Amino acid sequence: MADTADILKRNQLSITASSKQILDLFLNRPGALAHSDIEKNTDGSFDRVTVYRTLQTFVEKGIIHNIPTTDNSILYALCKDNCEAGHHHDNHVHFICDVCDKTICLDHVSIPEVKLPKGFTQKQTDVVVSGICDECK
Amino acid sequence: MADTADILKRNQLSITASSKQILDLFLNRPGALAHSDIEKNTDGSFDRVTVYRTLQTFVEKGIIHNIPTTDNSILYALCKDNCEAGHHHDNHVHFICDVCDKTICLDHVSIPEVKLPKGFTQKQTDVVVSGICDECK
DNA sequence: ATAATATTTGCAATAATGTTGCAAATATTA
DNA sequence: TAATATTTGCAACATTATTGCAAATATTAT
Repeated sequence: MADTADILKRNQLSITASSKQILDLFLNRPGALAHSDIEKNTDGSFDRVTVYRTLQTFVEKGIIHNIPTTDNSILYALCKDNCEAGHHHDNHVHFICDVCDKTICLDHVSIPEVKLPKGFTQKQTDVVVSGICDECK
Repeated sequence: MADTADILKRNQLSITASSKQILDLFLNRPGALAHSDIEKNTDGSFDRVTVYRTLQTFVEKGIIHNIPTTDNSILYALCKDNCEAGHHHDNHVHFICDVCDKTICLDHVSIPEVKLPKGFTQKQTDVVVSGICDECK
């Protein structure tokens, strides 16, 4: 609980009911969350707009990052190790389970190197693997 | 032009104004297209619904595939080599340019192998690299 | 602790995006 | 060319996202 406020302070964010609850949600969940997950799992007292704006702020501050998906949704994830250190690396693989539909950060699977053709400059690489997770197998 | 009809026939699809125009668009563009791009670049005579349904059919038939994105959009892309062979592999890397915002299929950059933790089964791997493309450098 | 200032929130309105049923139009098959 | 099958467009609806603004809340300085 103290963690939550600490992270917010460290990022120069106001400590409000919504920012605390939403950040808590990320801290206590292993996987990634979509906007709708957040609406479902907070007490419902927040306006949609507040959730949108909070997520946007968190992304800007680097507390969470978004994960590419092939359906038209945005998934947001926080990766505990990096986040508690105050800065975010996000150099790991994301896994989406076809059965339970959860997205999991595989913090210890690092992204492989990709060699680009001439003329291309690489800034970020996202790897999303889908299949069956260890809980659904 | 004959190509377009051929591909449609090969996939047992009706040859209509919309399916032809939309497929043509993919054949003549190097990058990926969002639904909105397609509406903009066809003559505007198609209903939104038709575009949705055409894209859906193309995906089902394997003519195009969708690309993961971090904004909440779906990008579709056709990869010439595979498509003309009638079946689709889609085992290549996608590149998103931060400058021109185009998404490009790097047909000749194959996806690297990813080793998952115990218990996870891998079905598909998507790799999305962002940075600066060869035209914007 | 309190007042002044800055930020965040919720509401309302609006826009954009995606889905479904059904009759008319078009394409395919015989 | 007629019969059959498929596709299209319209309308209605659902969901998702964005913006301005006043009220509420949080932060800062005293």
